[in-house]
Amino acid sequence: MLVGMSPRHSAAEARHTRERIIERSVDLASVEGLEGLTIGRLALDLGISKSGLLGHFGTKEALQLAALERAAVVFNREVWRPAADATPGLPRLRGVCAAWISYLEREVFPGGCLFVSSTFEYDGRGGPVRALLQRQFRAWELRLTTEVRRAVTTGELPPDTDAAQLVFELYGVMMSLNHAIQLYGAGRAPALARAAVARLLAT
Amino acid sequence: MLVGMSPRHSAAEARHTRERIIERSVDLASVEGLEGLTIGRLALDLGISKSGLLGHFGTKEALQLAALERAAVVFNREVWRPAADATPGLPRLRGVCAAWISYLEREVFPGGCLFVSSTFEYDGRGGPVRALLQRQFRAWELRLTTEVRRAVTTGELPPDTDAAQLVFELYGVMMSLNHAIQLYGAGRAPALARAAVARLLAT
DNA sequence: ATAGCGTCCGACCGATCGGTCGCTATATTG
DNA sequence: CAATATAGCGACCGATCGGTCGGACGCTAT
Repeated sequence: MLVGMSPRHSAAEARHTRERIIERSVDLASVEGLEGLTIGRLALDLGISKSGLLGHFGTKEALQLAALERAAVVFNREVWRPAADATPGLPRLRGVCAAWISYLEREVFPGGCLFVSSTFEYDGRGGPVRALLQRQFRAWELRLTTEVRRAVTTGELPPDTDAAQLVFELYGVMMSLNHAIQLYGAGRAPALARAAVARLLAT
Repeated sequence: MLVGMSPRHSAAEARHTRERIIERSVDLASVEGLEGLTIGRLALDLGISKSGLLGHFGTKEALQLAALERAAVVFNREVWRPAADATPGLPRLRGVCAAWISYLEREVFPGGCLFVSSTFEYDGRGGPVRALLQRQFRAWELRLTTEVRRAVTTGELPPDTDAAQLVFELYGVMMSLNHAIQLYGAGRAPALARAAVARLLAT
C-alpha cells in the first residue's frame, strides 16, 4: 500500500479519470500527433498505469477517436459559440472568422489545430480515425457554406458568390495562419489573416 | 551464395544505392511522415539490409535531412523551373502558381506536399530537421516575395500591394488545395484554387 | 599478386511500442 | 452482511524501433 496514492474505484471517479485522460490526450496529440501519442507516456504523465488507462478505452484507436471528438467540442466552443449569438449571415460569418483567428493565435491547442495536423498525419491511410476526420471537416464546411449562402440571400454578399469558392479560400487563410504560427511564431501573421478575411467578406 | 543477389561494392554503385534510398525515402516520408519513416521497412522495401542502409547516412536524422533536401530539389524542378523562363514579374508569378497547383494536383509526392506535412509533424519540437524546414520555407517565401515586388515595380500589380500579404494568401490557397486533395481527392478543388489565384493576381 | 579500402550483411542490443492477464481493493447492490 | 461488479495495478508478451559491431566480399591502387 502506497501512501497518498489511494486508488478510487467508484463509477464517479472513473468518469473523472476518463475525462482527465481525454483532456491530456488532446493536448499531447496536438503536439506529438495523434499517432505519436503513446499509452505509456500518457499514463506516466497522468500518474496512472498503462493498463489502468487502456481499461477505459480498450485500444489506442478508441482513445484517438475520443480525443478527436473532444477536440471538436473544444473547437465548437472556441470558434462557433462566440459567434452563435450574432445575426445569421455575414455578421455571424465575420464573428466566426474572428474567433477562428483568435483560436489559432491563442494556441488553444498548443501544437496547432489538431484537425489540420491530423489530416496530414493520416494522408494515405484509411481506417476509422481518418473517416471521423472526414466527417468532422464535412460538417464544419457545411456550417460555413450554409452561413455564406444565408449572407447571399440577405444581400450581404454579392448574388454571384460561389459559396464553395469562398469557404475554400477562408480555409486557406486559416491554414496559412496556422502554418505561420507553428513555424515562425505569430509575428505579422494574425494581422495578415484578418486583412485577408476582411477582403474576402467585403460587401 | 544466393543466386541473382550479387552484391556490388564499387563507389559508383554505392552512389547509386544512396540515390535509390533517398528517392524512396521522399516518397515514403510523404505518406508516412518524416518520423514515420522507419529504417527497417525502408531497407526491406529496397531489398537491402538495415545496416547497409544506415551505413550511408549514419543516423535516421541524417536520412531525414537528405530526404528533405531532395524534396526541395524536386519541388524546385516541378514548381519553379517550368516558370523560370517566363518574363520576371507577374507572368512568372502566374506560371509558378499554375505549376504549383499542377504539382499538387498530380500528387508529385504521393502523400501531399512533404514540406507542409513535415511542418505540422515537427510542430512543437526543435532540432536540425525543423531548422532546415524553416530555412526552406523562408527561402521559398523570399523567392515569391521578390517576384511580387518585381511585379509591383513593373506596374503589373497595384503600387500599394503588400507583398507579404499576397504571399500569405497564395500560400493559403495552396495549403487549402493540398488539404482538400489529401482529404477528399481532387474534385473541384484545383478549379477553386485556380480561380482564387486568378483573383489574387488580377491586374 | 596483394594490401587496403569501402560496401554491405547478419546477428544482436537496449528501449519502447500497443496490448493482455491475473489480481487486489473498493463501491454498489441485494 | 454477503455477493457482485469494476477501477486500477504490476508483471509480462511479442513486435519493432534506431543503432552497433565484426566480418565477408569485391574493387582498386600499388
